[in-house]
Formats: sequence, C-alpha cells, structure tokens
Amino acid sequence: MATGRTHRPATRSRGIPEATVARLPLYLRALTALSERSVPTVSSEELAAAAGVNSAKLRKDFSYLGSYGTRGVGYDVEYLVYQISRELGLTQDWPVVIVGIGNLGAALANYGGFASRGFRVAALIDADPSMAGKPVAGIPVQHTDDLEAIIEENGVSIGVIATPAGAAQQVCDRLVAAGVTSILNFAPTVLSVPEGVDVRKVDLSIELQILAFHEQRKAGEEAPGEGGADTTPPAAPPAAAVRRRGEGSEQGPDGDVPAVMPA
Amino acid sequence: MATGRTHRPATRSRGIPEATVARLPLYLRALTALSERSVPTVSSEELAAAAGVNSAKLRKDFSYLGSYGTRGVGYDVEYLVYQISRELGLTQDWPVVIVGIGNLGAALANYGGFASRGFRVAALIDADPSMAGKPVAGIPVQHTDDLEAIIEENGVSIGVIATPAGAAQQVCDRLVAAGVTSILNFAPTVLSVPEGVDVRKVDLSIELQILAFHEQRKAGEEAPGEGGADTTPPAAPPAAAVRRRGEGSEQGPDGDVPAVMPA
DNA sequence: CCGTCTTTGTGCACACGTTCACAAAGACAT
DNA sequence: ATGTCTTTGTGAACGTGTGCACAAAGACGG
Repeated sequence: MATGRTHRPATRSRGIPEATVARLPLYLRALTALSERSVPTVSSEELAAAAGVNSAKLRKDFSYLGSYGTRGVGYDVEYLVYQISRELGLTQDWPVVIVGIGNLGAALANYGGFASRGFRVAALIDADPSMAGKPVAGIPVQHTDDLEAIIEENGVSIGVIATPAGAAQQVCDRLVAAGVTSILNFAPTVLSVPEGVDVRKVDLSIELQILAFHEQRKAGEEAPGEGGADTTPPAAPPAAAVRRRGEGSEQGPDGDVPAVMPA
Repeated sequence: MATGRTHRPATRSRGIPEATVARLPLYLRALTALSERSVPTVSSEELAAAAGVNSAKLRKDFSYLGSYGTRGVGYDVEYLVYQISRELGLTQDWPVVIVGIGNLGAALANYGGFASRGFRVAALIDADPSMAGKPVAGIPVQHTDDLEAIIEENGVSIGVIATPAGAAQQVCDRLVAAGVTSILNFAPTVLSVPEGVDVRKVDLSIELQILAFHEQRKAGEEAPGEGGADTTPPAAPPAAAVRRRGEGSEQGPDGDVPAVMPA
C-alpha cells in the first residue's frame, strides 16, 4: 500500500527540538502582550512566569535560536518578538482553507486568532451543495468539487479539516494530492499521509478522557475502599490471562488498582 | 504571589506513564471500531496500524495495564475495551460544564463525541444575560451568576472553558473554587491553578504556528538561495547582540533563514 | 503428547527533554 | 578603571519515552 507515515518522526528540524518549537508560540504570545504594554526588556524569570514554564527551560529554548539576550539585563522585547516570529515563519502570509463548515468549522472561521498572526482564511469548503455561496464569517462557502482549484489558485499549503470522521481521510487525500503539506485535523480519526506531510490533531474527546483518567485517580486516592462495582465486566478474558499487574517490580505496598476487577 | 502550578508536573500517576495515558483513548477508539464490526481478537500489529503507532510501543503500553493478551493469538477486543475504559475512568458518568457559549462553546455543546464516552454536558454557562434560557444543543444556557450552584448541584469536577481570553482566568478561579479539579481550556491564555488541579489546553493558534514552522522549513530546503528580505527587521538589538546563530556548529553557509517565500 | 509457529511481554540501548547549578558576560556605580 | 551585582548561556546529571530484538508463552496440527 505504501501509504506512508502517520506520525511525524520528530525530525528535529534543523537543530531546533520539537518541544522547543511547540513552546515558541507561547513565548510569542507573552512577548506580544508585553510589547503592547510598551515594556522594553524582560528577564527570563519574568517571561517564564508569564508563559507558565521554568526559566531555565526558556533560556535553553532561546539558546537554540541564537544569543538574543543581554546578561544582567534580559531580553529586548521587540527584538525577540521579531526573531521568534521569523523563526516560526510568521513574517509571511499563510493562506489556509477550512474544510467542513459545520458547527466547528464555522466557529473556526469566526475565530479571530487566525488573522492576528499571519494566517488568512483563503476559503471555506463544504460538501453540502445547499451551503455553497452562503457567507460564513464574511466568506462565501465553496463546494468540495472545487477543492483542487481553490488550493492551487491560492497557493494554499495549510489545510484545516473539520469534517465528520468518516470524510476526513478522503478530504485529507485530496488536500495532499492538491499540494497541501500541513494539516490540522479536528476530526476524530487517525489520518494517513505520505512522507513529508505534517499532521497535527486536536481531539476534544481524547483530552477529556485524559482528564478523566487523572480525575479518577484523584478520587481513588482520597476515598479508598469503596468496593462498589462499576459496570458489568465483559464476557471473560480469552483464556487464562487474569493474573498479574505489577509482576513484583516497583509499586511498593500492594499491586492492585483502587478497586478493580469485581468478578 | 503563590499562585500555584501552571503545568502538570507529569506526575507519572501510579506507574502509568503520561505518554501511555495519552495514547489509551486512541487505542480505545480503534478497538471500539473493531468491536462494532464484531472482530473478536486483534494482534498488536493490526491494532497499532489502526491507531497509527508502533506495535512495540502499543505492547509496552498495554503491559502497564497488565497482561491482557494471549501469545500466538492477540488481544480479545471486548475485554480490552473494558479494561481500557475502566483504566480511563469511563465506566462512570462525568458531568461536564461548558463556560462561554459563543461560536466555539456552541460547537462543543453540539459535538456528539461527548455523550459517547461517559461524558455528559450537565450545563452551559455564559456571562451574557440575553443568552440565559436560550437552548443550545437542547440545553438551556444559564448565567454565570449561578456557576457555583450549578457545579455543586451536579457534582461537576470537569470544566471546559470556551470564553474569550480575558475572562478565562477569572472563570477558571471560580470553577476551581467551586470544586472543579480538571479543566479543558480553549482560551488562548496560560491558566494559573493551584496544585492538584489539572489543566489541558487546546489552542488553534499554537497548532497553526507549529505547522507554519515546519512548512517554512520545507519551503526553505527545497528552494535555497533566494536572498530576499522578508519584513523590516525591528529597530536594533539592545546592544551588541547581533551576532551568532549557530556558533560555528552545523548550518553550513550563512546564518539567516532558509529564504522565505517571495510573494 | 510433542513439535512447530505465531505473537506477546520485556530487557536493553539509545534519543529526547528537563532541571540544576555555575562560570562568564556585561551593566552600572564609584 | 575597577569592582560589584544581575542575569544569561550552557555543561552535566537525570528522568522519560521509544524502538529493537528476542526469549518464552501458548495455540494448534498431527
């Protein structure tokens, strides 16, 4: 099939660690706020606090970009805003298409955060013919049939998928075939893309499930005991796999979950 | 100011690595699909492909939960669905409130993925009095004044913030004070919360900026040369900090950006 | 009951990310 | 000029995450 990679292989693009890249927008936001208040310089300590990170981490992050600070003083806010913007590629214009103009797609189209930083909604695309022409956020919705033409005409390289899960892969394939090389996916599916195409996903459901995990843990630690059964355990495990759980490694006292396996 | 932690300290909750927890929902989704197709068992290889991860990683992830597979056969789909659901705390009901019923809040309220997995939208809350009583996704919007009462009455421990950035911290503080211990933040701000409260953020703007970074890199690698200036460089750096950029390490020729998009 | 064949579970090595702690750079006062 | 004081930039130690590769578990056929 040769479908290609699904996850970016953490390319460590040209020396700047992925983790650092992911934090740059955070710093940029904090710096922009300072800039608007006409604050001339800021120390790593202050900026780190504003961005919600450790100051050593922030300094190391900046060190990957070059040495833009002045010892004993801190960082020049304006200069740093510029350097980070440039590094992130925000000094240029990025036309973006949003595919799938349902509730979410419309919300995204209306989101102000787009234009603020070099991103421009070039087109809204939906498969529903009855939506064609209707303006959403001041932009007329176009039909999926014209997807390829729209991508090409506008030189779009970033696509946002806000379709139902079932349509996502197909839309993705068409976007990629038309020349899109970066995709932000809001549909709850794993997208398969060829090498060289970046996919980032935003998944409400996954985030909530992660929160639920931690929430359950908190509850379990506070109120132990509580042998109440939750739901019916499913059938039975295949054969004889109902043992073990820590295999005598770490896990000090016991080796059981807060209140597991009823039957 | 003693405001408290901003980022979860990667607590390694009871032996299950954060990275694993973040993947469990992915596995669960793939397994649910298999279950609906009445597939009885699945190998780590197949399931890994469906979830878009490496099979060794998947096996290691499952090993943290216990030994639920059968060698030579694979994993029992139904059983595994149950085990993961239980581990994630999805066998119980999680009432959730959404604060800020604008475009995004409404889209979230309408999102079907909520109910599907143990999450129930217990209430919609907005600060705009004219919205009060209006039904969104079949649920009447309530006013912010009643936030505390709503949290308490429904035993809500998970809150979703979809307000403008300016209101987010204040809403967050009220949620936490009322007993919420997990927050999913869609507002583009760094939230400050006391210890023991989990915050996860979803930030469209940050995701796009990360994509733009990689996109710029790709463009720069394909079309080198191109000494075109991008935008006006800001004033001048503070003092004498206009040197270096790789400090004679990698980065062969020059030390400037690959060469940005002409126009 | 034994041999073969598939697939799990995991030890190990490596890559990546985070944090500490401190030398060196520079501002600023005297 | 020289000294002091602040704050950066980074070496080094540590922790977390990933992936290979393989022994052992068990299914299944004869």
